[in-house]
Amino acid sequence: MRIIVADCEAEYTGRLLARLPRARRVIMVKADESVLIFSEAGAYKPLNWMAAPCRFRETRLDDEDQTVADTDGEDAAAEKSDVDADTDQPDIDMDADVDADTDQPVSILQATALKSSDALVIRLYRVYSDESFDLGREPGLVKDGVEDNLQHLLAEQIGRIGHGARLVRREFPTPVGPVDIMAVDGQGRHVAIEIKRHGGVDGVEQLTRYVHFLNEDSTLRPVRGMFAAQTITPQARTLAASRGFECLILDYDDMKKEGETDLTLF
Amino acid sequence: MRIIVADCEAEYTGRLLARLPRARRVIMVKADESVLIFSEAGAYKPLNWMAAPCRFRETRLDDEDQTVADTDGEDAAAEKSDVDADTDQPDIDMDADVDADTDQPVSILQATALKSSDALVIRLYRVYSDESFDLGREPGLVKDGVEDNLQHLLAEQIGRIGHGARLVRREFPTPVGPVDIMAVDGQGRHVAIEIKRHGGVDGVEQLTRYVHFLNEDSTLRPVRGMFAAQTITPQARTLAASRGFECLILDYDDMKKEGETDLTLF
DNA sequence: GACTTGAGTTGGTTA
DNA sequence: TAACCAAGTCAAGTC
Repeated sequence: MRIIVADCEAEYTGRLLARLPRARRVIMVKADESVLIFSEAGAYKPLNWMAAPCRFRETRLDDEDQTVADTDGEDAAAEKSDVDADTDQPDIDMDADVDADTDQPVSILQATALKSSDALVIRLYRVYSDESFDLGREPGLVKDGVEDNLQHLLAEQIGRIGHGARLVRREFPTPVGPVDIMAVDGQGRHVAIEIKRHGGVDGVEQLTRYVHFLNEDSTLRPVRGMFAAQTITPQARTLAASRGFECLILDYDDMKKEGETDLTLF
Repeated sequence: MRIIVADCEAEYTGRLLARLPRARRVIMVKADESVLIFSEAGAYKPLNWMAAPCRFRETRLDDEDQTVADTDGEDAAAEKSDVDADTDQPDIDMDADVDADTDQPVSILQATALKSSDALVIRLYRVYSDESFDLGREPGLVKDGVEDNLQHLLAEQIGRIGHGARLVRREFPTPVGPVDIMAVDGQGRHVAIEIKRHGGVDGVEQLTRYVHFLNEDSTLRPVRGMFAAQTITPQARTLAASRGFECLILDYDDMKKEGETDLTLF
């Protein structure tokens, strides 16, 4: 991971053109040669970037002889220093009085996609910091509490949709994608359940497609639709009602607790 | 913008739990106190983060007296150095032989959301670099959008939907939003066209809503639906067929070429 | 400010 | 590998 702080311009050409006027920004070059450009503004999305797989190339213009540093794929890591910072740039007097609009870039970074003509060109005018670090392998993120969890929990606690209900299967296949949960209610009718964390109209649309197709299957007909979520927007509620679907609010903490209780029974 | 390179653990609690085991990573703290955690892996999305508005708090444990550095909102920028790097950490011998699993963190970073109970806690075990930079104002990204080009091009080359077709208008209004293109085919029937770069089932749903409303207008009825995209997924194809819509694959390069040729005629 | 829609989406799972 | 779907999506535009 190389981290550069510099005054720069950037231009991305690919599916669109995206230009960044000259300003001070942070540039990250990852081990796979992908490049991200950040500013203080915005959320986690960089202003501009080049996704891997790509080729990264640097052309330095501040030496008497132009030098080209070109890291090539697998050798890139080897060329980087280990943990200790490897500061390439000497101190630069950022207060020097230089015409910001007419001076020349000291370095040009180019990242070009391997499988398309996408290109990101960054012109560096002043480099305030340029350090490389070997971060090593990322052990990975462990997540808990996403829709998948809700699905598993409701499948285990299918009684929450009504007394006497039993699970048919999760991810019940249809021609337009799998229904989150298929169950049978106390009266023996099939129930197709669409689960969302936050239920909006699109989720109701999704459920509508599923129920439509399922009701064309004479072995399943009639199929009830149920929209289950931790929160459901008023619009989704209205739409669900107009389609004849029931709504079910899921209490995640409660379900989680019950899930843990179930486990302790064995 | 503060950039920290450190061995760290992190845990996000909020809409979900997301835990990062101890590893070397890059931590960015922006001027608005939002926090991003990166590794070499992945694309531009950080492994974990806290979005603004939030409060950032640091507790240092490596001094004899615990010191708490607490930057509070508007004063945050003032406490940060100007451009020159402000390295808080002395050199650390990263090769020192320390039991990685039992030693204590040297610092704890906490970012808590102001309008929810979301919290991101980062425990730093070794700090390899810790520098702050004032990036100043971001002038902003300039995008030369090229993507509704498909819409413009198909409007100009409306014959692609069938011989004798003519354009009624782009962005034809309906109560549920504008249809990308309204046209009339060789037999005088109206054709509502939904355009996507990559056609999925949601696009077909969109088209369904439009056609449903348009067919309630006796001056337009009957309205054909057409789903046009550079690529269309099999499920979208199935759904479109079941709704009686035609699919049209758009060859962007070909359309672009024809568009340029048209221009040279004048 | 809430909602809708698209994104150079990114990321994960399954057929 | 391709397709589909969810995301702590983000971001822009509209109502």
